[in-house]
Amino acid sequence: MALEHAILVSLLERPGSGYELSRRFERSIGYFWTATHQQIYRVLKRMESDGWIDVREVPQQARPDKKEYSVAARGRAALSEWLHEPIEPESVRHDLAVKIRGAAFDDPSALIREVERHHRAHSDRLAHYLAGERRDFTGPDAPAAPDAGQQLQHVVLRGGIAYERMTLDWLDDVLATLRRLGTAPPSADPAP
Amino acid sequence: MALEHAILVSLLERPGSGYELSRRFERSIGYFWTATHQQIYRVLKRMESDGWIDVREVPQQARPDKKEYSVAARGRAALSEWLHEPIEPESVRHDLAVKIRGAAFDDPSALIREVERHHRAHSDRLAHYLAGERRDFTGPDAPAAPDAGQQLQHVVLRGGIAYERMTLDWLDDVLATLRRLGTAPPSADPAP
DNA sequence: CTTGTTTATGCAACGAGTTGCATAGAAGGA
DNA sequence: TCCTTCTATGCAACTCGTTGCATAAACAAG
Repeated sequence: MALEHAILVSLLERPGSGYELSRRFERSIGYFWTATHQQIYRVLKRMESDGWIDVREVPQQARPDKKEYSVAARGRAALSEWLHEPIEPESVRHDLAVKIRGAAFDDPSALIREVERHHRAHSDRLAHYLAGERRDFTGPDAPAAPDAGQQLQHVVLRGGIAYERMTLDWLDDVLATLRRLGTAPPSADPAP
Repeated sequence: MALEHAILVSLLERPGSGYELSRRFERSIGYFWTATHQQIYRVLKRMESDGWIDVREVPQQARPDKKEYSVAARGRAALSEWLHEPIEPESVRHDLAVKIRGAAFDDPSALIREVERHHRAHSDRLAHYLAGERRDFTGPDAPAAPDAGQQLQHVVLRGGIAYERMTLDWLDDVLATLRRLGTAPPSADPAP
């Protein structure tokens, strides 16, 4: 399980409340690890009772109080231990690929709109990543001499950018294939 | 949930037993959807009681009997329905990315071996995909006029190949970054 | 003849992750 | 004034997925 560790990394980069963490999981660290606020609150509670993180009640004006979490020594140790143990290269779960293979037993051209929708979503994500890269790493306001943390964040973001670009190219390939099948007569037997 | 649908697609491509399905999920359809045999047997049972699939007891010599499943009309309908409803573009879960960002708070050069291991694993996978592509689609024994099903399987496989190539390039980038940080003094504060 | 491997199926328990719902104060708009 | 949105936290129930274990027949190796 890596949600604990993702939270540790995020809290080391900057302490924050469960709510703030759930916002970060909608961007930044959320680009490669998703979590809902429910999960985050539950895990935070466990991490606190395990002594991985410390809590500080922060009264606020004009909004509800919050609990600000920060990483304790035991949490740092747990992260370090995890960093040193090997993990399995992750396997992908791509339901769109299942749909594409399934289209052989249905109408392939009916999938075109769906694939176009995915294309737009990935295109938006790419634009979003590129804007973030310009803002934090390559733009005029970016640090001239980035520290280790910034360089590592940047290389992870470059991974996200590469992923989206690859995906967009592939979706173009998928669209071309589906359109080719749409103009030719279907050879796989459709539903009886 | 898409495991049901992945199983439907696989059974439409060729009927088979739970055991055979679990083998297919180690290759082919397993390239983009993973499942253990436990999960498969449980879901098959549910699908059967829902009338999505039919069973046929097949006695075998020299090995235990098996239950061969094939897709029933209701299963075909369920697949068709699923194909026509939109799905969310999937979000990635990349624990290696969490580790890389976490390395800022540990020793970045300690991650090099781990990243190299992932590089080898993805390199093996790419070779495996390319061999499959040559065997089934681009080699001399491949069909000269592939049908819709084969063309769709091929475009999915091309996606896998593109993913592995992109990942290998990115891992090279990661390794270069980690090595650069290893030779320079660390600027993020390490564990106290 | 025992041990290990392959085919083949399954239960039980747990942990991870999702969905629906609930609460509550303050701000801002219709 | 009411309705919605934002911040902030949480419970309960459920589904999904993993891990460990168990069974059983046949074959191959030692």
